[in-house]
Amino acid sequence: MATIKEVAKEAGVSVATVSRVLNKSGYVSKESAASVKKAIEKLNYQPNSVARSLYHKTSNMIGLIIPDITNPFFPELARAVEDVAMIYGYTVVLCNSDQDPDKEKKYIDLFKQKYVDGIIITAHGSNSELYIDSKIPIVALDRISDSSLPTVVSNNYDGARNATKLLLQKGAKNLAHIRGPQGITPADDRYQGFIDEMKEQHFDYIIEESAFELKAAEKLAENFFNTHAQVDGIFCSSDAIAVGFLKVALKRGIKIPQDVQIIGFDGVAFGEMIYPELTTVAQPIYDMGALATRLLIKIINGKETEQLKYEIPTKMIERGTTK
Amino acid sequence: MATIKEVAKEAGVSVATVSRVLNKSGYVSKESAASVKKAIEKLNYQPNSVARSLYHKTSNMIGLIIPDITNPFFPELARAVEDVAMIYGYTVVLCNSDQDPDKEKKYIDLFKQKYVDGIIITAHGSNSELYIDSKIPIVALDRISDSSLPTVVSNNYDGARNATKLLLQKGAKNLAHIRGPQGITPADDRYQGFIDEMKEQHFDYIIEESAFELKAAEKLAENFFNTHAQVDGIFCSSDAIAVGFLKVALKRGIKIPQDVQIIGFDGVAFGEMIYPELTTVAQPIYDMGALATRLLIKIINGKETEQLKYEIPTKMIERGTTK
DNA sequence: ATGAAAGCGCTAACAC
DNA sequence: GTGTTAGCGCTTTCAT
Repeated sequence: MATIKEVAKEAGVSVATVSRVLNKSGYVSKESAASVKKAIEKLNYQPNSVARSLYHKTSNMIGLIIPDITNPFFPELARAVEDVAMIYGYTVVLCNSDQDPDKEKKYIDLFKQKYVDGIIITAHGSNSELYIDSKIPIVALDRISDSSLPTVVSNNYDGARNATKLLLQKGAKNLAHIRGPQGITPADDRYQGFIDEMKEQHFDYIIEESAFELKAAEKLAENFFNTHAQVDGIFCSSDAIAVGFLKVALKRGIKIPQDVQIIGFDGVAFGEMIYPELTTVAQPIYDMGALATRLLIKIINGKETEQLKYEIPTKMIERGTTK
Repeated sequence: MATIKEVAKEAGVSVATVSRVLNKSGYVSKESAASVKKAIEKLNYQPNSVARSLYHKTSNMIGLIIPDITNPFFPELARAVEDVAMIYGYTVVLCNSDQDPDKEKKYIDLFKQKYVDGIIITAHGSNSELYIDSKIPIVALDRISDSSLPTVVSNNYDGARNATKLLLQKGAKNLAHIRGPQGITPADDRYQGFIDEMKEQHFDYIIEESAFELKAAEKLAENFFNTHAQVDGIFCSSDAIAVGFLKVALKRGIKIPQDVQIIGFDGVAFGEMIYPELTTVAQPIYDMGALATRLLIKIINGKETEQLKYEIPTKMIERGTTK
């Protein structure tokens, strides 16, 4: 890798001049510019971005902290972040936190040491002070909502009401909601949407709770179908849970959607890979990631965001698990 | 962020001494060490890794180039890379190449500018000179095999033979292989494994070709089942393809595995999310990622790897799509 | 219009 | 043992 010095020598000018043509700043004569360009070409010179970082205290990197890339919700998110980061000349550092506050803290320290320009984080907000104190631009995604950080979330409450409505409208009479873990904001909001809709329509309902995870859901489903034979409509708080219930139902010969209708939440890719395909309340995952990234870059550039909380509408996707 | 200078002043010593205690290099008296540590504590000092990078020409970052994190094969891989990178104090930069050589080149240039210490890449090897020339340590994963780069692959050929054997052994008489795109090494190897096994056993067979992608496979499957009613065993070159065929079969009321048995390849997570669960030739994805990362770090540290090509055995996982 | 030089934060000779 | 200083590659005043 050639350095700016070598380019300067090759071009017969000073490093300052080279720097000027590199950054299109200040005055530089046509002749100098030309010879510098030729030298750059000849030496195949590429500016060293570490040196730039040191001077500017920025790195053109953004840190992405997610619980686990292996969770089907996050690859699409990560892709969106990377795509728009790339467009604006940023590069993304991927971190799996496993929701572990220690890991999160460690990563944030790391980011500071590397002059990372900004952070996108998906985590529950228990320790949000950590992020706020850290001075570095941050936008939160999906799970944090109770803080003063700019946040992108989908409208979980409305999505849940819509799903509930759809189930009712499709003729289900005995509904159950399999909610996600208490204390996780999206799970709570979806739960609230479900019961508000049910109460408004004066229906009874069953509530069960499951982790956002296939195996747990399957286990729960085994019991569930034993004890709740009358249920004919299930609104699940995530696609993973829905797929768990669907699997168990299929295994038992329960006809989907004839006997039981199922709706998931998230709009994750594997909803289309199964048969019957999963009806779901889709979050615009890619769009959320892209928006979060654009917001972050805006903040990095010193601009204010118009809102603190961006709530994106969900979209009902009717597929094969509803009539 | 405090600097080493401030720490030095606070501790009443020179920056050199601070640097010495930071790096545990050279002599430093107990007293100095103590006061430096106190100062570090007090100022909450963390060394600036950009400055370190500039001096050392290393960054403790490794670049991970994959086609698309959204492809279910890669999240687990990325997770493995991140996990072991983390253990060794490295941080990972994620890049989606979409198999586009221009993007790959762009990323590699970026990496050089950032003093990225090494690269793990999954891509077809058409332009491997690019990487080899680049001087920076690289390990290739999965798809490249015809180059002089250290490479981690699974034993696609044997895996394919085993799958074929299993199908035959389970009583399938009319086999088809849905191969992946020609020219992609793993697809070619699996294809070869299939036909070698079939020829050895003197059976006829059908070959079709599909992209490694659900939609394409579904489309192909629609036709396939129209024209090949007699087929009772299908070995697919990837899980995505297998799932496509499974979906279409189920939709048509074909009984799986009674009428048709299906085996996929990859061992991707969603194989367990569907019903019936997919029988597949599993690649140890996580292990491959972890091994590649360890290898890379070894090379970064100037050691030689024992082999150039690490071929990891696959594992037959019998689930619900075979008898 | 251009060059000299200081400085970003750190490390490693080298001198004492 | 410890401090001084040059230098990693770049940007940007400040002279000229």
